[in-house]
Amino acid sequence: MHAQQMQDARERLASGEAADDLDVDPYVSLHQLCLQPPTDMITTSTDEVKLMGGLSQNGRPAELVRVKKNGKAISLATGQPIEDYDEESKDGPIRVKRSMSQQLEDEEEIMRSMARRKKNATPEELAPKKCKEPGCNKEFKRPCDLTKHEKTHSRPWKCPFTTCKYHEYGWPTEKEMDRHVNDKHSSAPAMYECHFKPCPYKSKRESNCKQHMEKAHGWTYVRTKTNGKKGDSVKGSSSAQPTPAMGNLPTPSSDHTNPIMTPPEDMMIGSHLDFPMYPSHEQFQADLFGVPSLHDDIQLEFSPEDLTPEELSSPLERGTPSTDAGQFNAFQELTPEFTGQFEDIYGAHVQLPTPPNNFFNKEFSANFATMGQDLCAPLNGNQPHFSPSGQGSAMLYTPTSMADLDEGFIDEFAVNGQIGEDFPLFPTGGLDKSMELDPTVFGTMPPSLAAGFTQPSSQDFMDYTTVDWSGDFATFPEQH
DNA sequence: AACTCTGTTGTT
DNA sequence: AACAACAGAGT
Repeated sequence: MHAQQMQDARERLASGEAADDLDVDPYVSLHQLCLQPPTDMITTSTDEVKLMGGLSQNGRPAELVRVKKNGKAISLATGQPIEDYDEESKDGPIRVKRSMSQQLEDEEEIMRSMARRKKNATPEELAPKKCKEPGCNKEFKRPCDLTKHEKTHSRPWKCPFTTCKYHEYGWPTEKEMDRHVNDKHSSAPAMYECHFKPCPYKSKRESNCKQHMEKAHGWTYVRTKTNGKKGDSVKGSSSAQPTPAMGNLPTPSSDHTNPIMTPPEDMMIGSHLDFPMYPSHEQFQADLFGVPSLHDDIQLEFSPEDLTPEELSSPLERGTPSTDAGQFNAFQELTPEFTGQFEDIYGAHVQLPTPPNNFFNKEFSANFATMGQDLCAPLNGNQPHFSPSGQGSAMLYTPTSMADLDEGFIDEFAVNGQIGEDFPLFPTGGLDKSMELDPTVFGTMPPSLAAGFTQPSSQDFMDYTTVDWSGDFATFPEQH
């Protein structure tokens, strides 16, 4: 190696540059640097050569230093004395760690710095976040509250029923849209009954039912959260009964066999819930494949609208290629239920929040509309887009878990002796093409999404091609 | 920052 | 009075 090359290598090493692009073997060069230094760097036999510093240690690139007997260190790269070479660095060839006191000091300084930053937050940072919507001057302390508020302007969640005013107007949140669909478009809306028999009051909204019981019956309920502005634990007369934790109850049933789901009386005194939480395996199969109904709690989402008015012209016409993502998402939305139920099959001990209902009941049309919306997931610049909550719930099927499936179950999905055909969640007949299965759905799954899946994929899981879906759509309700 | 629950207030 | 909308605040 030429002396100039050696010098270059030393300089580059000393400057912290990666050695792998050196035209010399970095190991050899370092070795040579130490063992065969140029004459101007020759150390005495009593000197030590050490690697010192590093970005994480002293903020500078690590460098080789020659430590003389007198305790002074000289940089091999620059030949200059190292001012901050101290006794501590002598403890080993590489200074791995700072003293605890040093670290504590640093951490304290960081905390002080953070505190200062907080304390010295710019007025802009501290200022309430103002809504930019023309004519709206609302302000919010938290950015996320502003974000939420802004949804009340954009109202991205559109009712799937084209004749519904909320098809155009939309809803700020998915929850509100779901509630609306339950209120206005469900053939068997979930209902909440007044607990004070024989009061006939019942409401589609839990909050209103609560409000009713409070106002009409002087009822007090124990909040599940303490975010009320007034003292929550004590409210109203002391004789008032505590409220069952309705929020923790299963979703009110829309099952036609039990359209009214009211917590049993014992819940009034806060007893634990003893709803059947698990469907039996047999029941699940029956529900899924035999008895027509859709699990009520399958929250198949509509999607926030980033669509053109044309795309919004019909809830079932939001197809376009965006259905790729949407379809996948629709499956995702199904998966918590399926996976949850199959957890039972697998023997996992995961409680389901709600007993399953039938799969294809009359309500299915409304639910299906949701699915359709979901199918036609919103577009962001024509890019496939997944609805907000869908993203976090990618299911994980594993070959192992698939293998564990009951044979009879598999048989249910075998079509023409085949398992593993595409999985058309939605009918193709009588529907616009948005409902059609796009073969690219899974094949071109974005890596970020595919990452959450293992094979066999969902389409291997079921095949609904034998199901006649069109009937439900033929009678798609148009209530409002 | 999203989700959730709740209280308040506007509307029907 | 009941319903609906949405903001505040905790998780």
